[in-house]
Amino acid sequence: MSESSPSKRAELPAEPTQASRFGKARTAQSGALMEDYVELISDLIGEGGEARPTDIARRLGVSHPTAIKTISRLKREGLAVAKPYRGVFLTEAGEHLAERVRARHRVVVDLLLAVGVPAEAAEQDAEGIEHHVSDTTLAAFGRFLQRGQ
Amino acid sequence: MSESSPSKRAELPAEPTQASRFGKARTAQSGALMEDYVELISDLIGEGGEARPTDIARRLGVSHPTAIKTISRLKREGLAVAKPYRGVFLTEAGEHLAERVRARHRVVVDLLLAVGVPAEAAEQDAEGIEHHVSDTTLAAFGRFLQRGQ
DNA sequence: CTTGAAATGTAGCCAAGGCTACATATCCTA
DNA sequence: TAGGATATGTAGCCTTGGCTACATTTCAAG
Repeated sequence: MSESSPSKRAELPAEPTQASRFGKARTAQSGALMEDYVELISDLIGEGGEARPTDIARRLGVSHPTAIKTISRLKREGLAVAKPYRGVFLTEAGEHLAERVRARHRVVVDLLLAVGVPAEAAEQDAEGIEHHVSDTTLAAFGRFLQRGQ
Repeated sequence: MSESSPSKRAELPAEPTQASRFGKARTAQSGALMEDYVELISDLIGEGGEARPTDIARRLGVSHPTAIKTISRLKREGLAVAKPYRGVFLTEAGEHLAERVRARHRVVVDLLLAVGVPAEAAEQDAEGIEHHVSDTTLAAFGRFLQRGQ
């Protein structure tokens, strides 16, 4: 990467800032799925006492093998436990993650509503947006909501 | 899916709404990369007259083979054209997409700033958030910003 | 207590998006 | 104009997240 050889081509200073910005957004994307699963499992247990792969699959709109495969990953990463044919449960870590995700989701939806996004769109978009909201931004959202009302 | 056989297990009404919400968020995710590339290529051409794979890779924080592979996909989908060793250019469709993406990006960043998100976080998070902002939400953001100032 | 429907699990496929290692082309510079 | 540095391209591998097809287990009815 010779900075010392000016070529005829356009000079494009590395700009690591932008690279890391994109990289961040991309990496944050990984884990979004895990967050959805953990939140849903927590919800299902809260609603009906248990979380079954079939229900998870249906609620997420995927096939059941897909759900099962992802649940394995959840187990592998220490977020969930499950014995064959016995439903899925969250570990401590999983519960904590679920709580954080749920809280963030609420704030994001509330903020969208607060700036005038129709309820349905707010719910729908929040699902995708929330995974890209940093702590800094989340905090700012919180302050804005407080101020607002 | 027998609605008529109440079991001992928790009754979880299909709730297709939620499934499609998640599905939407997930699908929207596909294409996010394409949008980033198209926007960046447009920027690079604007800045320096050309978009080279190496610069694209560096700005996106990926290896150059990754960039090249994605550029092929761009070509395959009719968003870009490129002849070997000759740089990448956008088609009509690509330019239009770039313009829409750029506009949306601006609105998202402005909204984040407007609700009090620090500039750096706003830029960073917008990169991920923008791909999940529906037209409805984008319009709401626009109205909010107008109102605001 | 059998049995069949529904749930669960397994195997194997695919595309996307990422990487490293290697091969080839371009083009500045000496 | 020859060579070497840099850019570009190719091959092959990996993981994630999705699917279908098939096998197995549960469990509620009969």
